[in-house]
Amino acid sequence: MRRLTIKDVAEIAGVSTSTVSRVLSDSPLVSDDTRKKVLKVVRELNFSPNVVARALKKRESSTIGLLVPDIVNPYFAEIARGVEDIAHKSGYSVVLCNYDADTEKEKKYLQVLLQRQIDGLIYAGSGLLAGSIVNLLQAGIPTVLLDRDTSEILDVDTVCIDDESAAQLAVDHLISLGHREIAVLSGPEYLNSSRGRLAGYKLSLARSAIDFKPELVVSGPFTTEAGFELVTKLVRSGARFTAVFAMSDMMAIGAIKGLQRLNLRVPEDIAVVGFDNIKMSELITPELTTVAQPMYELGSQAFAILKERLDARHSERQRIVLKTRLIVRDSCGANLRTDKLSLA
Amino acid sequence: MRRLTIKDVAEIAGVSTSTVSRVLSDSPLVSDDTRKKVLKVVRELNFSPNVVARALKKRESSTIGLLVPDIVNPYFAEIARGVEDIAHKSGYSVVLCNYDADTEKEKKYLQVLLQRQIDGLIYAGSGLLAGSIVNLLQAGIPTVLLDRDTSEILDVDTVCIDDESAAQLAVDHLISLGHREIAVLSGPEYLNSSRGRLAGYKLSLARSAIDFKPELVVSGPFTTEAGFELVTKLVRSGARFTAVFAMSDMMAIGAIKGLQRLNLRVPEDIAVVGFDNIKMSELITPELTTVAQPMYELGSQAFAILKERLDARHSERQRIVLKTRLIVRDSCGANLRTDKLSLA
DNA sequence: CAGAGTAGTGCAATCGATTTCATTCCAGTA
DNA sequence: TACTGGAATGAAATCGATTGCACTACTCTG
Repeated sequence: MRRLTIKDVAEIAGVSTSTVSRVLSDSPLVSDDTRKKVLKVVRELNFSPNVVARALKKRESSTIGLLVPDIVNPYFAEIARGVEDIAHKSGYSVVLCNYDADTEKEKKYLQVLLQRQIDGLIYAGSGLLAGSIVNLLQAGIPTVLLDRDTSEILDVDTVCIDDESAAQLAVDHLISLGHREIAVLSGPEYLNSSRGRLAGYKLSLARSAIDFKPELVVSGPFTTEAGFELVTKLVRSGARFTAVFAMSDMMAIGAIKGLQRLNLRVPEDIAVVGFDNIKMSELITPELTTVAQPMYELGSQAFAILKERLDARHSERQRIVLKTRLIVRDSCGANLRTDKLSLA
Repeated sequence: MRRLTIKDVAEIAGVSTSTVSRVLSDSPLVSDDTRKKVLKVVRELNFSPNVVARALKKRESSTIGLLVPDIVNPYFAEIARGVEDIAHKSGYSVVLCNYDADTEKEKKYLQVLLQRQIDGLIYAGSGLLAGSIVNLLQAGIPTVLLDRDTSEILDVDTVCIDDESAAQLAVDHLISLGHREIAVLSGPEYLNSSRGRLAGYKLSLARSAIDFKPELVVSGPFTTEAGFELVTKLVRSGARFTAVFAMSDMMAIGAIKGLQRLNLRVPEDIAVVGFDNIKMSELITPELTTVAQPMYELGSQAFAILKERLDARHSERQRIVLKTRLIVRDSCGANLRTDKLSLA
């Protein structure tokens, strides 16, 4: 039950292992006759070469690491799918790592990935990274960040969205529906994306000459629980607002739950916009109006530019910004209005 | 920028590579003095050994393959998380494969995994497998199936739930609430789990002396779209029923959408039970009553028994059946009733 | 004190591929 | 005819670890 090696193939085909290796890697340095002869044996034996041995010799493992906070989070699941699909098509395997936004875990995973001689890394963002990632870059492992990288020191490829203008899509929509008191459920403050989205929010307000009220901005993790609690606290605090801009769909969904629990109707009493457009957003009631992020493309693009790096086709730093768009559904009442209008 | 090898460590520490290797693998065949000396150098150089070389020599890659239909499906995402967590703790890396229940893709992935010399495989189930999996088993790769395996020919470890009794949990609940016309939204008919759950349904009916009506059973994929369409068709067909047993939460959620679209209230007009207890189930309105599957444990147990295989601690086939339980929320009206009672 | 046993160490072969370099063979050219 | 150059092939070194075997230097025993 020993696994076959190119040596076995070589013997049967009556050639050397060098030749078999050349055939298997499509080298032009083989005559057609020999090539056919070898391929015949390969097929008959159903032989497939040992990738580990190849990796050792070539110092390329055709493996990449994918670090995500948590694959259970549908946002990262879609990204992962995008990465894996394209990676597989290009002959790469992806090692999945859930680091839970935990610096210790992150360090441990990075170490393991290094030992495994991964060719590259895709890092989906807790935004905490700086520390450990730097080691990787020093070790010369091509890395792509799925997040805007603000530090100009860190010379790394990135794929991201334009958080600022994406947020404006959401806020402008609310404003166009007549809202002027718009609460914000922000993600963690240390995240670039939270900051960018908040900046977009302020910009939209300013353009419509609405005062920015800091007391309407609260922040927490991108979870339903946080959405629920933040909105509840906000209402109980007596803050006045007619709409909520949540920086993730999970938060928005939690917020809607919270509002309903307080006997406030969405969208009649309070409008809610989300962010991400995860599948769940169109399954809840009311269906969520949200800013769609192209998660799958975020992942597939990340792999694509990583691949370019690996093939040494690009040496300058690349930064790709993908488009977002507003998906109007029911949670802001936009459709209600048009209904009314069409009745009038 | 060359990566360090044990040879470098050996030279600096003034010992042979054998000794360094022994120290790194905790062999007792090294004196305390030497061990300390070597470890000091290892630490100073921040050296970590090349896992690829080790894999080649030891013929163990400390890597496992994880085949799931689609990581975006929250059911499989949780399983994957369970697998990865425990695998990582045991020093294994997991290669993620999304095969989309597509036999061709499956074959391709299996081939790649074999080439990569994976130590084991966890196969989460489309139920179609038989074909390609057999090759793996023949190749001697330890495999764990996340599904009941009915074929007694296939001698493979499995982790699963008891679909039959799990379904009874759901159906009995509906019956106890007075329902006697219970429609079934079944998963694909070729799946063991669909069959098992249907058997449970029939058993529950029989025990309450309710006639089984085949026209109340419809089937399709485990998706919201299918749930939506199947229930819509069922209602339009004029079938009479007061409750729906959906074999997955996604279907149940789709069904609720469909019923609401038809102006039927859930649970007042029609009760709905789901299956799985994915996170989303408590986020929709009404909150879904469902049979909880321990997805994370399914995954972690799968790795656990795979590990036992790898350590050669178990040679007999293992089959683990995990417990399910009913989670009563709002979609069946059970809470409505108690509310009324407490008012009376 | 001789001989046996054992702990600690190193040499060298090995895992299964890739690749450099040398070699052979033959066509083309002067 | 002799020589050059290119195409096709193989021998052998190599990637970075592990490990069987040989060897040394002790300790222990009778």
